Amino acid sequence: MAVIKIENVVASTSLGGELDLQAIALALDGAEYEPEQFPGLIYRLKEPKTATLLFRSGKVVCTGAKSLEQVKTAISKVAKQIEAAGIVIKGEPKIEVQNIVASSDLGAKINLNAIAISLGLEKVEYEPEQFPGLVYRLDVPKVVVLLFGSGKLVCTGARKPEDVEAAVDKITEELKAAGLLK
Amino acid sequence: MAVIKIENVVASTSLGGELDLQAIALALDGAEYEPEQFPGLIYRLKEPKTATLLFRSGKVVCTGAKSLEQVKTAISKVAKQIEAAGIVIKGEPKIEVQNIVASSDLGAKINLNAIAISLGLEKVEYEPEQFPGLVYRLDVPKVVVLLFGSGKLVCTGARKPEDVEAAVDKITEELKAAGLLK
DNA sequence: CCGGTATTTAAATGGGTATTAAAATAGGTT
DNA sequence: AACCTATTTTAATACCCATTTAAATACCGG
Repeated sequence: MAVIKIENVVASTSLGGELDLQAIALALDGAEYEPEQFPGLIYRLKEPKTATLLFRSGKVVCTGAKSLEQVKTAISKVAKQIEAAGIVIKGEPKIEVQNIVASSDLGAKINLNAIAISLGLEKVEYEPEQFPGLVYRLDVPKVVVLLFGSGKLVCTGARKPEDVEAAVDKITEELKAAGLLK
Repeated sequence: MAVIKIENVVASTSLGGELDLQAIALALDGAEYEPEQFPGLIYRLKEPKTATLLFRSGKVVCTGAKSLEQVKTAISKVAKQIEAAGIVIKGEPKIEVQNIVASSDLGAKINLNAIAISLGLEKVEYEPEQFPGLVYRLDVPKVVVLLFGSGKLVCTGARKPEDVEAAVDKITEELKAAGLLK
């Protein structure tokens, strides 16, 4: 079984009501808010190391966490800091994981040109001049895997850690069956 | 019967004689006049929210009104302001509605691809890559209707509110007869 | 050798593109 | 002479861009 490392979890939620981003920008140290560049306010935490995007609607996006636990901690901290600044927010609704990015290693070098041909052109994109990785789109689980010649890979688009596990298992099986791995 | 909302009325008239647009540009606060960009002077009213175009010939175009009533009010206000600035104008001739833009809702989602085929290619244009709406040109009344997948529509080119009503009724009937609505 | 390019994913939200009709008029191109 | 551009307004909606995060790795310039 390949070791899988979750590298980034993107999640969204809502603080319940409208937010005065201008006021929050002044209250939170280090907050970045340039509405003509991007409508969201960007606020980074050192621990857990994350970047949270706050929107006028009260919707929130948290990126950079390594687990759902870190996402919860980060959003709680940000909410607490906003309230400490005297800005009222309602209780936070459920947090939805929108994307999980993970990395793994197949354990051996692989031939991307051979893989591109055997996996079929419909689900594979491989243009080494443009990007060194081979892009492989799986339907089940619905994720995208970037395969590299080193045997290392990146899985993105997953909503649950199990999706990553399933994708890596599936690819490992397919490559072994085609004699392209091991 | 579908609810129809008139969104924009474009009308034209004449103030009777030649106008010194340069002088009017100075007299009317907020007036925009850049002859090398466009020959007309642009003047906006907050109430009714409209944009009136004044030309050297004395011809006038009023856009943005939601009714013929608003068009009359807007043109009267503009004429009064010009006269208040000491610029003489003759009595205004009749106002002609040139275009009415309206929106409505068929009440249910529709399949634009199926509609494009059944209504016939001569009067229909549908290129979702270019624009999400289907363009349907009616001969009677002579208007153009933009149909969207949501069932909402935009009718433009009408000269009377009754044209909009007739067009929406006609389209509703055609789609129902073809089993593409309801 | 370091930083930046390239790619993929997802959410949030503004702004922009696209289309349609109509009038007015001054300029340019066939 | 007949078009075309310019501008104003307005709805509908799908797409684009903007930003944030992270990994993998080949290539670029300084």
